[in-house]
Amino acid sequence: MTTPLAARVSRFKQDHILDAAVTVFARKGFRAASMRDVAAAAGVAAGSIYNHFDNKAALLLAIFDRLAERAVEAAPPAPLAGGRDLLVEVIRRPLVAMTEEATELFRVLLAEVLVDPDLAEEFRRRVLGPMLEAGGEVLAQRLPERLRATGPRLVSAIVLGLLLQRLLDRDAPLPPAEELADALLAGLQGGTP
Amino acid sequence: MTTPLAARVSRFKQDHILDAAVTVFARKGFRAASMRDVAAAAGVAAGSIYNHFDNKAALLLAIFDRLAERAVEAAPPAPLAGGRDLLVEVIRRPLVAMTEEATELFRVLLAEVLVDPDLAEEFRRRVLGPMLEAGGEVLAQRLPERLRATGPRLVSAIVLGLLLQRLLDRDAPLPPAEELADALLAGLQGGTP
Amino acid sequence: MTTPLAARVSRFKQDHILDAAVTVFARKGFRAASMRDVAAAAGVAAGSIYNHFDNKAALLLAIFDRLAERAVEAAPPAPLAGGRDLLVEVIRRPLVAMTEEATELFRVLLAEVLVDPDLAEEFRRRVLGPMLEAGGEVLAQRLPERLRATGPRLVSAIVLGLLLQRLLDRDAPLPPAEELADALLAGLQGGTP
Amino acid sequence: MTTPLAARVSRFKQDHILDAAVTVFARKGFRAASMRDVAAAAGVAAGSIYNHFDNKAALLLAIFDRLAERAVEAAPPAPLAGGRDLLVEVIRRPLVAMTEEATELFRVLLAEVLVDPDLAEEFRRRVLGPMLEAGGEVLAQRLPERLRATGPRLVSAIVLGLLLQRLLDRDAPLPPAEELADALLAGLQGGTP
DNA sequence: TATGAATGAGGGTTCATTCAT
DNA sequence: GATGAATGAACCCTCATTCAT
Repeated sequence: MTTPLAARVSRFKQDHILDAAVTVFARKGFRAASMRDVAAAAGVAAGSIYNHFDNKAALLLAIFDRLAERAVEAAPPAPLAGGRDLLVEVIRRPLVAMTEEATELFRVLLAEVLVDPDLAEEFRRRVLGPMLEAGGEVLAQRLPERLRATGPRLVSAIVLGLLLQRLLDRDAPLPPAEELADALLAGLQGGTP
Repeated sequence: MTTPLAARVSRFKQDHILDAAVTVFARKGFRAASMRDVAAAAGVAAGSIYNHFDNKAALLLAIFDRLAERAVEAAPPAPLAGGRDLLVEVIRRPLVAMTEEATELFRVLLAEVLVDPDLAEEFRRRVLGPMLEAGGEVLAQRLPERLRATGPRLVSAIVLGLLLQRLLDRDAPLPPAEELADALLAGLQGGTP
Repeated sequence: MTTPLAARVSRFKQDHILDAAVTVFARKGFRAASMRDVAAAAGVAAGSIYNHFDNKAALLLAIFDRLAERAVEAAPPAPLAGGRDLLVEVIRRPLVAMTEEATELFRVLLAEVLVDPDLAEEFRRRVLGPMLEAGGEVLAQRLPERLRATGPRLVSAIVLGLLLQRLLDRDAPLPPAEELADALLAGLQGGTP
Repeated sequence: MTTPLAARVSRFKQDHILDAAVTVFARKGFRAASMRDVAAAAGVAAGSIYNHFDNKAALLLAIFDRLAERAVEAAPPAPLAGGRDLLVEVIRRPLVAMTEEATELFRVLLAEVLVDPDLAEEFRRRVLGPMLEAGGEVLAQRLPERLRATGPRLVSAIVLGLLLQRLLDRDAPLPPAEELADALLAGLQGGTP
């Protein structure tokens, strides 16, 4: 079932524009970037974008979709080791998946999403969910029934928090996941009466 | 020659405008809200804001300070118990300090800060620092030398992450801090080989 | 891919807007005239001007160029006669080149230029130079070595002064250049002991 | 006939504000300077200026008056020498009377006056007339009947032109008046067939 | 489908002037 | 008289979007 040529070309151009949008948004932020900026980066005329996307917001939604796609593609093989290694992996994986540009993109999407509830819903469903839940589920299975609902939230909180720290202070590199896991284990166990 | 009375009145009006700014920014976001919006909400002419604040960004900075102030005010007396109770408290405190309004404010500031590196620096220094560091220090002291630097970052990551979760899903209330602490302890201890 | 036709149309519209700017600036002055005024005079939306000119100052610079162009175009063939006729011609030429509109334009540019040093530099280079220097050079060649540097400045001072007189008193027409030349010759020669 | 004290104080403050206005206008230009700037320079509140002057334009008119006053005060003893010395003096006097600040003030007034015909009338009558006409009259008397009307205009044109040159190029110092006079005499006489 | 000029509402900010204190 | 906050119109400019070519 071959797509007609025209349709394929169109899809290709869409992707090209979206690439440009990602780059531009990551660099300047969504609000601050103008459609002209995007058009320039894509090497097309300003008006041409509207042949492929309804409006500026549609670019954002399309980026969500792409991100979701990529997240699924990049889904790493489930690590099933237990104990410390599991923890290390659950923390490390979402973080290393974030390339430089992906991080900047994440920053920008997050900034936009915080301020637009409808967008936030999409974001949780399409981007955050796939990115975080896997690790949480794994951890949850080790918890007693009563705490099983809390586990995923806890893990995603840790990962989200680490991401956010990096976003707020570009220069402060993440501590290695091993150290984090060790601190978690040591600190908390030691804390038990 | 400003009389003390006039000074107090002026301070009062500044606060009034800042209240309006908080409301408007929380509702529409910083970028999307116009100075005219703020003026209208304050019941004041557009130009009048500039009698009290240098520019739009100055409103944001003033809000930083107010948030930091409130956070300190609302900070409950430091609990010095050990073990699980300490963990519970370290997690809970920054979260309960966030009233409904403070949360909305935090959302908006965060959105703006993510996208403006200079602002981010101020934000870390004035708001995040006071809000998070205390808990981290307490925890850090329980860790072995090697991990002491990592402790504060870990705790602030957890708290930040929980906050962010709430910001991204207004309706999903936080799990009680006890449950989080228990999950942490149980999950992680259980995870140890 | 701009077609030659489109380019010509664009150039035409630019000229049209510049015409409007000249009219409006000449009537109200540069500072006092708003971009909206110019747009209205051009029969164009306010924002459209920015499709052709970077900003308000760019309008001014474009007017400089146009004035310089016109001055050169209007420059009559260089007269090489000596004595009184030379003097008459050196004085008369820059003045007759100033049409009614050019004069009003000159007034406005001068007013702006007086107050903006950077603009003044451009003005000297692009407008004043071409307009005045020719005459000065011719005169200078007749002077003894020692005074040769002073000649051009003197001639341009006379012409500038006459222009300024006209600008300050729209109704007082210039005395004919012949009379001026005669007064110069007679008055000064007669003055020699 | 002693002026009541209150009136003298008021006059004094007016003068003080006017001093400030002169300084500020000379430095920033009339349009660019705000009433606040003037108030600040005078060390009074913005509103206070309106107790002494109707509006911003009134400051300008008051400066005209002051300038006229000073011009009369500074009126140098009439030089009655003939020939070259007369010419030198006629050119030199108005120029040396221009101090640094007076020059900047002149620049600003001129810029404003060029663009406002009513102001121009005042300017000619009150400032330019007293400043220039004296020299012109002296020269005119040496001319034959037919050219007597042209003489004053010619002299004032030369002086105005020299002033304008200086205004347009702050760095280019005036050639000495002697050189100018010599160039005039030599160049023109030499030019006669 | 691609173009890019045209649109016009809306942005932040300034400022001469007023007026209650 | 002196003050300085309040006013609100006006400023220059940006930008998402439209549409004739």
